[in-house]
Amino acid sequence: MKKTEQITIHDLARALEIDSSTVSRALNDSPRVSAKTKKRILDKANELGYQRNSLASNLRTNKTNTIGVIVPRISRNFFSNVISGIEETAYQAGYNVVICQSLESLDREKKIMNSLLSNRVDGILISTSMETENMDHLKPYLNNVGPIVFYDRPCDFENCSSISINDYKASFEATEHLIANGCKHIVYFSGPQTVSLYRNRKQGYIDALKKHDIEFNEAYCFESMLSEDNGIESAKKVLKLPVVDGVYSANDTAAIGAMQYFKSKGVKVPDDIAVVGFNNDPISGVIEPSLTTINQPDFEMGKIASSVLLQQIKNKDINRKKQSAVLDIELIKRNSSKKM
Amino acid sequence: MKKTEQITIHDLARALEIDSSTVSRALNDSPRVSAKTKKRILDKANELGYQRNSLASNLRTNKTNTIGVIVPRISRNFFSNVISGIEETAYQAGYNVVICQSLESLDREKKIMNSLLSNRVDGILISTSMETENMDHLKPYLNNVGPIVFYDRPCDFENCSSISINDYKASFEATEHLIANGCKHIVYFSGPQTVSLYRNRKQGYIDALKKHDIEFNEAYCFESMLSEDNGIESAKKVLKLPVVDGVYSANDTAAIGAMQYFKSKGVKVPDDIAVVGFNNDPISGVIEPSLTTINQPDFEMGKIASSVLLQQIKNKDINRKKQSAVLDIELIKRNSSKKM
DNA sequence: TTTAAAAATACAATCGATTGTATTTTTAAA
DNA sequence: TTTAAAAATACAATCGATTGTATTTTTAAA
Repeated sequence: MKKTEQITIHDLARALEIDSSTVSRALNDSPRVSAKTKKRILDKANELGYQRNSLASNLRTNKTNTIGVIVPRISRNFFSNVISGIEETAYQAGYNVVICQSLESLDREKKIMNSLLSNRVDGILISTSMETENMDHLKPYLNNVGPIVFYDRPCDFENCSSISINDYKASFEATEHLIANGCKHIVYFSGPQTVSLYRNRKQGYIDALKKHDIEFNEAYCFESMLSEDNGIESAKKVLKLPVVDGVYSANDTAAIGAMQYFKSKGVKVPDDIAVVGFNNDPISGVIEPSLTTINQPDFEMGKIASSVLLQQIKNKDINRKKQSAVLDIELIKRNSSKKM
Repeated sequence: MKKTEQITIHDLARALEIDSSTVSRALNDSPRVSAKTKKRILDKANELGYQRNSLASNLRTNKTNTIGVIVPRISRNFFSNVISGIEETAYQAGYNVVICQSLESLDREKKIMNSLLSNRVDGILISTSMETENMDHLKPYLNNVGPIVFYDRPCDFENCSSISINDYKASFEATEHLIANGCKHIVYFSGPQTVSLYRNRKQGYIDALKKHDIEFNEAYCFESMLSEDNGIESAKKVLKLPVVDGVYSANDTAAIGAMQYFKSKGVKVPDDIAVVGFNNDPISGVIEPSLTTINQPDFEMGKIASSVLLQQIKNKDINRKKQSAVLDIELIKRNSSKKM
């Protein structure tokens, strides 16, 4: 195996004694080249093993046909489904997708933004990290290159669109469901309040309590990154509180950590403590008792976010309009919240 | 927000009345530029909001500082851990990582190869799709651009390295474990035999049976893509067989589908049928009974694959030597295989 | 102060495509 | 057959960097 010299359009042009501009047009199937010449060029390209160099093309056209996706963590089921939706729409439109994970780190998010900027991707879809408080690091890209659309974790920034669910309402429903099942002392596992999504979920919880005349108690809210270990930690704290008959967690991962801990301590779910999660991870249907949770239209969210972004890329209006969308969720009632 | 004109090194050069080559060298911190000039240039770059264009740079240097990773499915825990390992090593070495999922489709794998080739990534890490039977679609990249390293699903192709586990041995151990727990009629859930990894796993199963004087029966092997639904399908077939006291599945996903089905039919795991999976997915520790499985050093596999690839990228030897590695696995004994 | 060596900077070509304009060739109407 | 219009092709500049070589400036030894 030896590394051959790269064949360029100029090599093809020379071999056929025609101009490289004609070769370029032929390879792009331009109507300005005759069918006969196109065939000669294509044949020669195959013969010599020509491989187009997108770097050169992208540089010249100032277009990469690529969108960047920044995701906190690809291993989360919710996010991998969103990505599938994004890819489906993007590939159909002839775009490549570059997936980057921030691992919930602002520092990595900044580095990723930098790399996507210097590589001039045509647009970016982002669900910001839990550490991200302001969006200054998005400005250089937004001002110099292309549109950004937020998904999952919405954000009111410049005139960027957000595709998300109504976290407030979902949270309200989840909490009300626990109350309807007889819970009066509900602990809430919250995500970082830097993220608006988690602020909204918390407010939904608070307002649902309020509606049913249950006093809100900050001591019943545990804020964490919602990992499984965080869930275990929070569960320990729960068992130290005087009376708790319900736990509502802002994601399934932490809910499942807690359930495992409760199980190990002989605390019965749902009879002693009912549990509701968020995200409908596959694991939520397998754990015993099965976990009541909120299902989000993840795949659809990806598709919509992607198509809004592509629209904004095509339509190079300097003043992009917001095209935000709020998708519907569904409360999946399972056994972890069914008292008696 | 208005899209400003892109600032280039030529704009900086003009503004400072120096040559663009000096600007370029300054931005790359070349020793050929005086400290004073460097500072002037950097200040001006900040002032004008200069953003380097990697397309131009990569085109000129014929180097992208990017590696491509082709993964069958990012949502599988095993693969997302491998990716984390890859990213860790690559980022430390100053490389970007482009993640692409084939979704086990050869067609998509080909398209991805094409895109990575035309974008001239410096090297590729690949776990081939279940549909991939021959590697012809890897040749253009290998011949014209850079090295390819296989991970997870090894392959003897040209002089590409493979980083994998000893699937034969792992499978042998898993099967022997079931036998040690009293199983005599073990069904095997296999992946597609197009993939050498699944061929090796099957052989490990067969040889373990042989060693313990259990007759191998092809009718006890169900081949599928090993999705959860495939697991359920296979479980249905298992219950139609005369005597089965053990199931060994080539991945956890299918094993869990089967366990859920057994549960719904009142078949007790492990007492009626013991189950062993493969991959140590998080869900395997949560399901009841907890699932005995094979743990692979996924994160480490990613790190090693990545570092082997980076070495081969640096060392542009035309004749790359194989630097394959076989990593150790661990049988995680849990409750799904503990008879009595 | 002169001058050779070293340091700093400028010149010019280049990476591999694309594209507006100019020129040549072909077509078809007169 | 002539000729204007249409089709096909060629010319030349360009995208934004990098880099080998040439030139200028600075440094320091004589």
